[in-house]
Amino acid sequence: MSAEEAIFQPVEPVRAYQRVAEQIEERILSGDLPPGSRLPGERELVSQFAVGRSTVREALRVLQSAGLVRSRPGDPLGAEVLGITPDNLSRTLGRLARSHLSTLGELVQFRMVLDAESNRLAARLHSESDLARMAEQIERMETLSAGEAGLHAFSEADALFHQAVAEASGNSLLGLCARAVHDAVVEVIEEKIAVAADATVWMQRSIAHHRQVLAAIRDGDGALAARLGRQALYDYYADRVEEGTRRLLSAALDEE
Amino acid sequence: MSAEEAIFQPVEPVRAYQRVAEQIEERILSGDLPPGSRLPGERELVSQFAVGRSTVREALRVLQSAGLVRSRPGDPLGAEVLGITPDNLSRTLGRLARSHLSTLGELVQFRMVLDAESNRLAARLHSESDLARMAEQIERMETLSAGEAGLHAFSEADALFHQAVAEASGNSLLGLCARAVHDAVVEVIEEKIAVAADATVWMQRSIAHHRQVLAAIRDGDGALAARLGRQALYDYYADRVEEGTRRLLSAALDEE
DNA sequence: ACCAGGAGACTGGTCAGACCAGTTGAATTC
DNA sequence: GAATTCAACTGGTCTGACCAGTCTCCTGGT
Repeated sequence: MSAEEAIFQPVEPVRAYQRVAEQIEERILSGDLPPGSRLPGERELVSQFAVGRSTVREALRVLQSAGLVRSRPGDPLGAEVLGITPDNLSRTLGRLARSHLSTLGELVQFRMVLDAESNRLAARLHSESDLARMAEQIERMETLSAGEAGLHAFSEADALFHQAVAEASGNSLLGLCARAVHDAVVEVIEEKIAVAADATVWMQRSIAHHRQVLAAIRDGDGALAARLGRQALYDYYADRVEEGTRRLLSAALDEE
Repeated sequence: MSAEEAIFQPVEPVRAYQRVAEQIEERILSGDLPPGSRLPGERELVSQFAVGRSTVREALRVLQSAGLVRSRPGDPLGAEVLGITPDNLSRTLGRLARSHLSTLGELVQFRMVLDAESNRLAARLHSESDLARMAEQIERMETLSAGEAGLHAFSEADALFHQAVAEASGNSLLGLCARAVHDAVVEVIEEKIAVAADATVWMQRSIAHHRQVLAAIRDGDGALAARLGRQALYDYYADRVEEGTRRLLSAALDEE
């Protein structure tokens, strides 16, 4: 044996609230407590776990900050079990982004990779209903750009389009991450996307872009779909990222 | 206006512990409280925030479960501020993976995408020191495979190699996510990687694979590096994922 | 018979005070 | 001077209390 193997693991103290949280989390993740179901009230949990209320509350706080449950004062049904949502992932990524640990350039580069691969896979694996959903979102964008609805609604349709693409790719994780990174980017730059003057032009260009992507996906041309996705992000963000990180975007731009 | 815009936002109650947690988080993320620094003791926070101790503790619990601080009983210096670590991202992704919301196939497919793009970017952007670090890890793998060290140490070197690649790509996020997904995969399948008999063969093959990747990156051949990364994951996992999701891997396999 | 309104029994959010076990560092002892 | 002891902390937990909501159900008026 090259190195003396330690037989015993260092034992670290396990807090009471941790064990409570773990038990509940286990039940949730195992499907025992499906989304929408209710936890017992805090006082009931107190007696079931045989701990103090503060302990139970700290455990619930942990679960709540993990997005697993939600509680509402006065609710006689107890805390509500939530499905796993990407919100928490967004927040985590957002923190990562804020803490200079990753730059805006990195975020955008990451999005370029995710969107491009999402598109590529969607081109290969899409079903008819996927295509229909994408087309539907594009139509919604048109309606919204014609009316005077806010940019916010337009962005929402945009996001839904990308979600449809991600679902078509068969990989919800891709979509979730892309969405989370998108949110993180929005949080980093305040993204007053464009002043009202440019808004119309921008929306038109965006719609045209999405049409191209949809066409490429429909044709099964993954390479084109991927390139389109990358290029759009590059065009939009290239002159907004930090000076030093533009090379990241360029590198992510061309396929080879 | 096509739809009546609501002028007022719905106001949701903000809990006291939330505001406490937000204030502290803000100070940490803004760099005001750098990693390694200490928070005041709980009783001190109680008087600064003018709330009860349970409120302060619930706030600290939230921050702790977000990986921002760590506290130790009896520590007269107060809770320690941690840097942003990818651990939390791993846990979040792990939960996502466990909650049938994403399958093993999706996880592996995601890894294929991340690793491949990581390799491709590294081929384009690497520096000499990056290459040196990768080579170093490969050497370590050789040493470990020769000796009788556990597979665990070998895997660690493997992970460090991938981390070096990710750093070379200039995008720490890619590496972080790849690592998180890797951990999630490990958690899902118990990954008794291979029985001792196969271990040696497997390690040799793994080393050969990493050599190829390193060579491709050194040559700046991004396409090859990407293909190698994808192929290795496919070979390893193709017959371990659920029956229905193998097509995901195949789809992610070929570039076009 | 029906519905509005109110009383009461809950809920979660917060606070105050207490105790315990563990850590620390200075005072004490050898 | 080095080892030991001790007192003053710390965070972790428990208890019991109060508040402001929310729900249920019962009541009283129409």
